[in-house]
Amino acid sequence: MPEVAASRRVTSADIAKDVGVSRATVGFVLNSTPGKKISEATRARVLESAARLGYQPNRAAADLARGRSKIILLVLPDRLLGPSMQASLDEGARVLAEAGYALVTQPQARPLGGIPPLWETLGPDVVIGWTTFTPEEVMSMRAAGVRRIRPRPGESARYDQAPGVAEGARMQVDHLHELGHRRIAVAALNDPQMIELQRSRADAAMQRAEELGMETVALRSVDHRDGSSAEAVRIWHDDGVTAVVAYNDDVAATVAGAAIEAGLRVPQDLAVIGHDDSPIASLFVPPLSSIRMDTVEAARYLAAVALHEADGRPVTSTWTALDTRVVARRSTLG
Amino acid sequence: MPEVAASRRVTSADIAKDVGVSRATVGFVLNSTPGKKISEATRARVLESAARLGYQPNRAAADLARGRSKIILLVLPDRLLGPSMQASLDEGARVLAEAGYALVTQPQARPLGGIPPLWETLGPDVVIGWTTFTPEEVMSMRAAGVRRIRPRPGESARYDQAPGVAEGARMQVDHLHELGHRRIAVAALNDPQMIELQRSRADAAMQRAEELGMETVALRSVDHRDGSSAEAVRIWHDDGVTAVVAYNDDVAATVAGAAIEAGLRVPQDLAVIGHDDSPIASLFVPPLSSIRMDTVEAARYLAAVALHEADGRPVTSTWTALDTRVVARRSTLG
DNA sequence: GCGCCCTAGTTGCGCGCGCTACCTAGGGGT
DNA sequence: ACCCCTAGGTAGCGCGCGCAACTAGGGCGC
Repeated sequence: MPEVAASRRVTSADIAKDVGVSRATVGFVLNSTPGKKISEATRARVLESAARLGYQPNRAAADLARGRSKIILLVLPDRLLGPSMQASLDEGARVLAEAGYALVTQPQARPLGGIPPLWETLGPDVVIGWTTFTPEEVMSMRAAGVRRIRPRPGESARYDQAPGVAEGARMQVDHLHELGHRRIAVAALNDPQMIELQRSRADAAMQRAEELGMETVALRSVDHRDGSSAEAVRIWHDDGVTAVVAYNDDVAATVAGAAIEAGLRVPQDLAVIGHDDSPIASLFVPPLSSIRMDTVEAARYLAAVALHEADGRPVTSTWTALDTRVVARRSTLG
Repeated sequence: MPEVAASRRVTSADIAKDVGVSRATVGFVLNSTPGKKISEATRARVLESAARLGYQPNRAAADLARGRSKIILLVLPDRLLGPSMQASLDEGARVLAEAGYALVTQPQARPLGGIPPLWETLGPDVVIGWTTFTPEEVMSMRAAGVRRIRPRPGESARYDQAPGVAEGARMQVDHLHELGHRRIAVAALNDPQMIELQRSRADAAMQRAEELGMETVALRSVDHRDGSSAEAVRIWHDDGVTAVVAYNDDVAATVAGAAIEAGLRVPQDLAVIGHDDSPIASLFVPPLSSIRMDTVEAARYLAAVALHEADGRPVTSTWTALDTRVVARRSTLG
């Protein structure tokens, strides 16, 4: 049974005293230090004592002595892939926790309003990003003592190369093309926080449309709170647009909603496809076609990269193998 | 201009050497230690040197010496209040960052699948919860060296007392009662991760209905992926239920969607009210009535509590003053 | 008996910072 | 001349742990 927690925390010295060995021996046992032989008998006594006394190593002291912390910071752009990604990350967090690492996720890539990035205040040992960081961000991390950064600075230059950005946008367009649409619009969101990501997705979509010989109309931002979505739908419809590529499922819902309110039929008068396959896509009436990425695999990959940086373990899967595909629903199929 | 970062990090000893004073003096200046007078001239030289050399204090060392970390962990139940809460917390994070604290939020209260709670691996100085923690959780925190826990163990016993739990559920029922509904159903979600919270909200709703002399039917869990929502809607409608209180907006959308697909009119044949006023509530067609809490004020309060625990600053606002109200939309108003 | 190696440990330093206790020069009151 | 006070510092310990360098105590070949 664990003893009543005294005012002072249990340190490794307490265990040493309790067992009757030196503090170093305790450390060797608890850390299973390679290259150190400790007899099975002693090892057992140390472990028993640690459990009985309720020993928890002092993070600050361990970090200081080791010269690095055990925090891994994961930076996701926007709320890319949203709730499903979060859930999938649990598995990665579990694996990392087993190795003694804490996984902290920062949902938005670029916090606004003068909030210092988490890596400055947390002191993570590793920062993993979905996309590449800007040179300023890298400098800030380095100054804050972050030793390992992934993707490596300059490894993959921009959002365009990150999985699920250009890929998903192209698939949206391909899907509409296959269904016979020849004149499409791209809908974005009025959010300064993710201009970059939106821009990249929109560019990829436009480019793909051009490759396929489709016509596109100018990018428009919609917001369900003002009249912009209703206006956009009216303009598009008058302009002969038959389908809309939306930045994400919220935008798709906004557009589809505005179309329905305007008396148009979705998808007969205006088809809509979203991105990320978030809950709203399947809950909306009609259900929204969307792009789904294999978040489980993505999370597994990110965890593997993190463990590689932290522990030196080999990375098994690869980024580019990520499965991305269209989830066709009634908002395009009718 | 900041110098090129050498291999070794800049320590306060480097500054001391650079300025020509002792390390203690550097510490006094950088921490503005109360009760220590340092001449303005020396202070300026230290600060200049720190900036020039790009000094960043070593968190681990500071934490060790201080005996406490500068991490504040915020535990939110479920994804209560979802994205809006997250956004509102930014302000709190900024204030805390100014005081040198890192705010880490853990979205779900009780992680599943053997993931150790973040407080074990992160070593936060303060843990703030939206609701009270279980005795086991408190013990686990204590063992992990967490010194300050809010709400204080035993301060407010259960979910029922947390703001936005019973309150919101009662308002949902009140709203339906005012609109003339007399026989209602309560819809939950099939998610083991938040049984407690759902149970509390459902209980509060049922109890309120009874107080108002309304009839209720048994609680049902719905899931849009199987046929359970369609079945629930059919049963409810056959049973004379005219309105549904949903655990959250996703559940409300599920129910409303199933009703529409079944050819019922929302709200004429079946009214639905959600909770949290998440994006889907306003994007759905018809837009869903919901419960909105003042997340800005909530976040401000949580930040104030955190700062109080960390810094000893007084707490100005109060928990109970939180503004919770119905956002009436077409899913109940018609 | 002697030198050698191997096992199972121990001693002790260093990590970088917070902070208490101490020191010193100069000034003013008596 | 003496003492005391204060501003403006300095010396150095302690935090708990990781780990390198060292060592006591055998077994073993020659």
